[in-house]
Amino acid sequence: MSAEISVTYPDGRTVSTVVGPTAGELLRKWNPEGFGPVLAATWDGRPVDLSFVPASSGTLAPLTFRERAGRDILQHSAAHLVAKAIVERIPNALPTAGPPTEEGFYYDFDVRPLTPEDLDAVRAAMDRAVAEDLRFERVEVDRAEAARLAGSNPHKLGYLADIPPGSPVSFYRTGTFLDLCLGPHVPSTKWLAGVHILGFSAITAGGVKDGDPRQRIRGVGFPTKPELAEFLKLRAVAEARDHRTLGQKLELFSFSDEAPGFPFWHPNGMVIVRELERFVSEHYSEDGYREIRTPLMFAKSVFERSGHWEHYRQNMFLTEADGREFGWKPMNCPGAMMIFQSRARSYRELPLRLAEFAPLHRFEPSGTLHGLTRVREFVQDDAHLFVTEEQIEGELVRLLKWIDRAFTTFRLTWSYELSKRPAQFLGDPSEWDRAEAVLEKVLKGSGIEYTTSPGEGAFYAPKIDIHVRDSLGRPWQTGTIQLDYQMPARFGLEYQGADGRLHRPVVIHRTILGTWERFLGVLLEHCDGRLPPWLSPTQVRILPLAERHDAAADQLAGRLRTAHLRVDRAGSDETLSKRVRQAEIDRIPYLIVLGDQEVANATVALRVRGEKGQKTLSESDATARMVRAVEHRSFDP
RNA sequence: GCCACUGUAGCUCAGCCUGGUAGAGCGGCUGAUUCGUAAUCAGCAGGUCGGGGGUUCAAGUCCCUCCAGUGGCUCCA
Repeated sequence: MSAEISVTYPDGRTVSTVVGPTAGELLRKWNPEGFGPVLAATWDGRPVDLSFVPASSGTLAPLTFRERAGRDILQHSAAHLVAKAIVERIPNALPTAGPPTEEGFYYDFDVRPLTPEDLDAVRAAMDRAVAEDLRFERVEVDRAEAARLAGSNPHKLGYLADIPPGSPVSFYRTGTFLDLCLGPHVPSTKWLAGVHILGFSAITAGGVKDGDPRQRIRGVGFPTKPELAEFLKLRAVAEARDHRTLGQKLELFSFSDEAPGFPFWHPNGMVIVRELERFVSEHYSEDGYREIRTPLMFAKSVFERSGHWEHYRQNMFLTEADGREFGWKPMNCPGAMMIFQSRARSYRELPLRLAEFAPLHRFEPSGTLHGLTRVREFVQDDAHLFVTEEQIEGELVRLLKWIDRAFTTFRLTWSYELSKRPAQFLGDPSEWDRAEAVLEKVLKGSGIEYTTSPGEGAFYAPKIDIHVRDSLGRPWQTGTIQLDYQMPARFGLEYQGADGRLHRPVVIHRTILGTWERFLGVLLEHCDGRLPPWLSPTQVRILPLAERHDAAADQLAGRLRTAHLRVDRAGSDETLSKRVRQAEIDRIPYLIVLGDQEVANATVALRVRGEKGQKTLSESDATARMVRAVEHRSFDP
């Protein structure tokens, strides 16, 4: 009965013990001081409950919130608590699945549409359950018993059928609530005091378009209430940074009911767009790009040739003229192909880098529109590189360098994703394999970390996508680099090689910042509207202390404009404090106060955004400082 | 596009549950104040309550519908 086993701990210590103590008891004995809240354990690397009783020799380690597996266990236990609460309120609700996610957890239910009142009731029921400190009790049963327990829930019976024969079937009991579940779980509901319901929404089963309707409750869990409070605080701060709010406050852009998804760029916003365009254009001149402009719409035949008609039409705005069908271009590639094709080309012209800043139109489903980050009309920093097979790698390496420089300028962090051949694709799989291999080789050769997404490529090419995150941590795709063998073939592109024969170029489609719209949306949230001086619509605001300083302020404004700074001048009939406050709210990088002292000494009192107080310096020193920050495109003023 | 929720002054919101024909703060305008680094005082203007339809003696308020927005789902730069 009292068989001896040996237990090995993470620090390498091994102890002998009789069979009987639980994982939790063994861990306490090993490290009585504890390591903060232990949620569960791993036994031979496999997650188990703290109530698990080791019956043979093995290794035992604690799982805390710091480990992803531990964190997931807490989230999943929280999901059980939500299910318990829902079933208590709506007895005929059928729980389906409730996994942990990147952010927290959710649980999907087959149930009538939920209401905000339901959510209040769920929150209250969860608080009660936490106060009652109910155990998560593991119940292992045989198949027949499992089928009986899952009983009235066809979804659970479905999951049961998916469990391989011979594998143990377990349920977890929390109070009166019983759920089919692999586990493990936290020991009891006391561990779930830091759980918060984020919201609910309707979804469709399996995430597919025509799936059965389900109700999803989303939440997030932390080991303690203070940690939850910290999370909620950060979240509130992030929400206050929403680019849609900032765009309105700073008068950058707006939208109208009568043009859903189409941004209106106000004067302040337009300054930023033009500066971004100038930033990119300067790089283009340095890096051998030529700029083009091609039609905003084409006859259907062009899109039939490019493949858009077959693969992208549902995302295009269509129109009709002269009895012919036209489409608004969703991408610039067809126009670029047609310019390449317009005359015979020599290998001496390659790589031919054609850039285009043209408005593109995509018919995005209404439910997907979101501020500036998902719109129906936008402009990309787009270019098409026509290259020989040998030039591909060199061009890609140049692009990766530009990405580094560009995103560093904005102090953004970004990540790479390699997207491979989708289900619907043009051309020959072997060409896709070749293109994918080249992209992979360049990424690896540059020592870049990236994720791989099979099936996520564009219909005409595999791609390297660039993602940045917004203030709520939601990732957004900005740039994309696509290696395309299809479009040149479909447009019959050719150049004459040194060998005198005709060859087909390869096309690299690339946009780096992505679209001005999405990029600016993310950037605004990133910096809370405190744009670097070179992008600020107003770079300097002059505050005359009193009316008698108005004339001097106007003259200074004129001189600063001559130095190519964007300047405005506040009126003098409000208090200085109020005008300084307004300038801070307007996120103006530089404030200059002019009073008797400054006028008398030809100095200015310069207040720099983000710095406390102000300093008095000569007008020329102040001007030089501001001009330098703007010209160097410094991130901070 | 799907589901739920929301739509009141330029902005943020109260009023809606329990129908009796609109309210605050900020902003704007006017006047006073001329001030030394995050909100000076007073007055005035501003809304056919998202559009349409219905119920009712009476609709911002209740019902239907369309549009838009928000949160998710799917999709995507």
